[in-house]
Amino acid sequence: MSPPPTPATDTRSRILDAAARLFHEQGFNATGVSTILREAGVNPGSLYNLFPSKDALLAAVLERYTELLHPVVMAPVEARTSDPVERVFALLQQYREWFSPLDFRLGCPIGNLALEVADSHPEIRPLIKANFDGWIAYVRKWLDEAGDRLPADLDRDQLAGTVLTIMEGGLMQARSSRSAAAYDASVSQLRSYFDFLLTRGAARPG
Amino acid sequence: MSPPPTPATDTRSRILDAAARLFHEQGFNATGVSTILREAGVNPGSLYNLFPSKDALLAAVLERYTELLHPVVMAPVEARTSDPVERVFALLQQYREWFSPLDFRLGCPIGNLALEVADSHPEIRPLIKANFDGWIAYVRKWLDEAGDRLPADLDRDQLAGTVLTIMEGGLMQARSSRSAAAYDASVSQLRSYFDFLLTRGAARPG
Amino acid sequence: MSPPPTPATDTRSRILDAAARLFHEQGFNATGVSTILREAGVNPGSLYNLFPSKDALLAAVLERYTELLHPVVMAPVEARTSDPVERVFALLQQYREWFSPLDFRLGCPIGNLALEVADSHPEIRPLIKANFDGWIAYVRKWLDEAGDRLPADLDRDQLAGTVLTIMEGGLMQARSSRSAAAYDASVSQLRSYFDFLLTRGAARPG
Amino acid sequence: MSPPPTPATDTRSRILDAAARLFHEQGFNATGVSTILREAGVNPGSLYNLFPSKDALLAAVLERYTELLHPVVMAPVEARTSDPVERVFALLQQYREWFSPLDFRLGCPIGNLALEVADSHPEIRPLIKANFDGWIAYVRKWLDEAGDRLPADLDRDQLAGTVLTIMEGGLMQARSSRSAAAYDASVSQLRSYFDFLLTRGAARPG
DNA sequence: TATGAATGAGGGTTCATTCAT
DNA sequence: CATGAATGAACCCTCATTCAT
Repeated sequence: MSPPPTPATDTRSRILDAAARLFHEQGFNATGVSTILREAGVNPGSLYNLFPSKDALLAAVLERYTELLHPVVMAPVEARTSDPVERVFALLQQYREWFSPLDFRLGCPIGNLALEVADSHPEIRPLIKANFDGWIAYVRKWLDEAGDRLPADLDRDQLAGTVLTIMEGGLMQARSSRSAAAYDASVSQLRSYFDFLLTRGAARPG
Repeated sequence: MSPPPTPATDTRSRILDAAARLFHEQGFNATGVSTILREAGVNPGSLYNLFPSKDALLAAVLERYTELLHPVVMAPVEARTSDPVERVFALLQQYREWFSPLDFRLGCPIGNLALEVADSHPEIRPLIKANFDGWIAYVRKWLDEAGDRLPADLDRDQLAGTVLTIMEGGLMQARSSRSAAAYDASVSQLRSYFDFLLTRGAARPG
Repeated sequence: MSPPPTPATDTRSRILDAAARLFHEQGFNATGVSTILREAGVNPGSLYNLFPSKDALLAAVLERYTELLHPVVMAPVEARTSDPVERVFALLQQYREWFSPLDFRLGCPIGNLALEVADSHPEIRPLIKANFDGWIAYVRKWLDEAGDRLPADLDRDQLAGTVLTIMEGGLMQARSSRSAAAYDASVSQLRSYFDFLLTRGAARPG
Repeated sequence: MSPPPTPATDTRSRILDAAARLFHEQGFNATGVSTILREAGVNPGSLYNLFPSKDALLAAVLERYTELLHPVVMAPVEARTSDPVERVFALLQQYREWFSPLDFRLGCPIGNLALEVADSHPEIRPLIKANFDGWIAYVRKWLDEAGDRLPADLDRDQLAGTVLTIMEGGLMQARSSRSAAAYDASVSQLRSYFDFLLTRGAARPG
């Protein structure tokens, strides 16, 4: 199913790891190919054998993020929280735990790229959207699983998208202030909204 | 109060205008100083006479955004909408009207810079935060003006920050999908939350 | 005789002082006009009113060194040492005392310029030569004053030039090693040569 | 032992040759990297692939001078002169023959750099010192080979250093006057000193 | 396939100098 | 005479990428 772990595979992985890390830490434009080469311990020829361009490498990084969405982002949430509504907040809490030790540096790697390259790299934008769509789909699934605890007339797609909005918008502000407060504020208001929705869901006519 | 419109002032303005536009359109790192110079019709010595570095130019651009917050962003909203709660949504609607004709390209210039340079430019981060703080302060003022139409136990600072979160997070998704839907979704959920809050406010014990 | 101490004279002096110091500390090519302006607290227009170019400023600096040769370099030596032969070594000792506290940084300001600009600035070379000639003339005068203590067939011009050679060559090596040893070595050998010459002078036929 | 003459080696040599020549002709600061590139027929990326900076290129130039000290400077002297004392003056004569046709332009490439960059480039100074030390070591070796023709109590290290002092100081003056006279004067006085020393050596107690 | 030198356009910035006020 | 913005060539260096071995 997967290719054998040839040296080339190792090289490819090392490049992808280095590129993903550096794009996250420094941004796409601020990361030179030579830095990726150095950090991956690879020569330009090798990189350009495997990836036709820096843009193609970015595409591969985003594809990898798509693959990692479940094992890295969603599975841990589902493992430690079973209640579907609580999974929403466990997910938001997970980002807080990731970035709080860094004083909210770095931010969401997908969100960063969304704002940096969405306009300039038309071929990349769909890959960003795919990551967002996948993320939202998990939240949407949980909202579905909440069943009639949530109001029947609730637009669950909209709400799932709003959860991502809260995460990205909250993280942006936390990063700008180097403080959890802005993130926590938005999450707290979302919680308040969910409390209201759950009340309405519970109050449905029998 | 303001410096006289000497040639230098003109040059400074032309540089700031060009830089602000290009940073918005292409991002900070993707914008070369030479492009700014060409678009402003200025030569390098002039720019570096007025701004000690590209980073200092970025700082000046952000200070200008702070100055423009009221006349460009908030005053039009307050002019066309008098109800304080409706002003919140008029503000969000204004962004929609700005970016919808562009298929949600560009995005918020402050938000873009927040994700691109907050970590790499420590001296810039406070200027981004100042823009966010100023934006939030207007929303907070409107929430105050809503008085007891909103619940007494509502944390209005949190809610004001969440309005910015909705704008930034919604715009990010709209940009990634080139569609208003994601933005509208988050605004719509915020409206639903406000409806709930107004209901609770109205239901206060008399 | 001298112009009244107008502000312009002050400005001129401040510029010359700053330029002389910076050319000495950093060299001519490594010193930017803007640095001179900053250190002198002067605007470009002012400098270029008084000196038509950076090269002309260099010429003025060298003329000033010529003026300062007696009061700064030779007078102190003549004041503290009366024996003409000992004045030669007091002069060499004076350079040692100037540069030893600096670990032999900086070196001779004239010698530095001699090697840096003699070829590229034909109009400057004579000014350097004039400084060297003036310096040698003092030594030559002392050798004359030594009268028949030195051999009659000694070429005193040659010997005076050699004293400068010892100073410049010794300082160059001291600067390269950050140590007095190389300078002292050459001076010590010169002393040995003088001892021989004085012996021969004393042994002249009666 | 030496790397194969790959294209890279050729490029490296072309760059080093051009840089050494231009640094000698114009000085370090007055030589632009672009001039080196043009003269070497190389583009910037190539140079910076082989040398991390202009300063590193200067270091390599000085290392090359160290390598060339024997084949270019000392071997010819030893080839044409066998008497060790005469080798000292053959060496000084060789410099005269090199620079006399140029009217004593250019000067000693090491000496020039000593005065231009010793203070500003701490990593370069030891390389200059190494060149001087190597030069002096040859002279010192010849003085040793002169055995008891020279006085037993002579400090031969000091004298060897003084030979370099004479060369550098004499060349500096020759360059400033565009004339051999100043150089010849110092060499002549050194000859006179050597004559004295040889006399004293010969007069040792039997 | 791996290597690392070569490519050459472009990066941000400083240079000495001029000129309008 | 002072001011400081304007000039534009040149500064050193890095970029993403290609290519010969």
